[in-house]
Amino acid sequence: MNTPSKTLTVLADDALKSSSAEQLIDALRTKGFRITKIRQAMIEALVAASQPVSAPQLLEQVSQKHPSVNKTTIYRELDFLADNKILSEIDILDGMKRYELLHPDHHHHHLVCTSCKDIQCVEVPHHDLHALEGKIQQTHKFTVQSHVLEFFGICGKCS
Amino acid sequence: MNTPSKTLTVLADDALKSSSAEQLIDALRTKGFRITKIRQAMIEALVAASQPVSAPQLLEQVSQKHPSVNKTTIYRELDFLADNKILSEIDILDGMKRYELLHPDHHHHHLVCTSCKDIQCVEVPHHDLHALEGKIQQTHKFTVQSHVLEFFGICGKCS
DNA sequence: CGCTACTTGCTACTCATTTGCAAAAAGCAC
DNA sequence: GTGCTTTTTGCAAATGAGTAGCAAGTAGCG
Repeated sequence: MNTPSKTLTVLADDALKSSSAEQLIDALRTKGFRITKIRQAMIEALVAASQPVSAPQLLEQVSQKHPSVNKTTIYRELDFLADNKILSEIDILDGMKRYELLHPDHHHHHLVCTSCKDIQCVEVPHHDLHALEGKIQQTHKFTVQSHVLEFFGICGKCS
Repeated sequence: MNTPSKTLTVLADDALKSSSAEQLIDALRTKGFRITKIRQAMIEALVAASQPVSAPQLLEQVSQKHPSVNKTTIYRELDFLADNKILSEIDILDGMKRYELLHPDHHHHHLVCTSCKDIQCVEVPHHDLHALEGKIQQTHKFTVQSHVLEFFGICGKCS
């Protein structure tokens, strides 16, 4: 049995992460996609990541287990995973995209430390932004599809 | 006389723009910086721009009057103008930065049309975001210095 | 095992942005 | 104007993220 409901709160982090990788892989298999070593390694790396990661970072990560991976593969796989709603792209204005697992039920934003480049997640009350988007829709004849909201500053460790 | 107060509301846009370029240049001169042809042309191009512009766009613009400008100069000058709080960078997620004049008294955000790439400005009530940043400051031990908020969607012309 | 379609590696390329250095020119003093 | 000093500029070459085309590899199916 893979869902020990009694100990769920205790297992917390690790349990969520490891099962998450399996779940994601199963979901892809069900959709008819092949589960290759690299696809698996990438999903595991993303699940294990404590922060959004860039393509070069992922390349290095995956290279440790699969020394022959090519960067092209990494980029293609990132596109593939984004297409399949497994991850989302974020931009912290340093010249390259980062990727993190997409939690379908929970849209969040980030606190980017401009000193150490550490990225924390932060939840912003939905209704605030929704109300704003509604206003914009009316005032500007513009249909909002998505938004980017990131905060930059100094984290606790650096201050 | 350059400030015909009686007709100000009529002259509106153009008057504001042309005087703005002179003001910016004077400010730089006062600070002891040299006013070169290219610096001047870049400021004029930025003042004339109706939307945030990219470095390659500016290069083309400035090239029309100064065919020998080098892209390196454009980038260096953009850095210089940003350092001197004359312009700000924005990011519309298409792989390169854009620049627009910084209005010190008026912080705004953008509506980016994902279809035609047109960029509109939009003012977001300050207090909403300020309140949010205050909360974040307390909850996350994080000192917010700036934020990025951009909306993506479909503009009136494209819908 | 063998087939086929999906994946991967490789090489070469695009393109924004940066670096180092030598030549040009703004602004100041005379 | 003539020099002089320092800031700017041009040039050539490099960096680094991301992409394209094509041939070789392999997961998953029967």
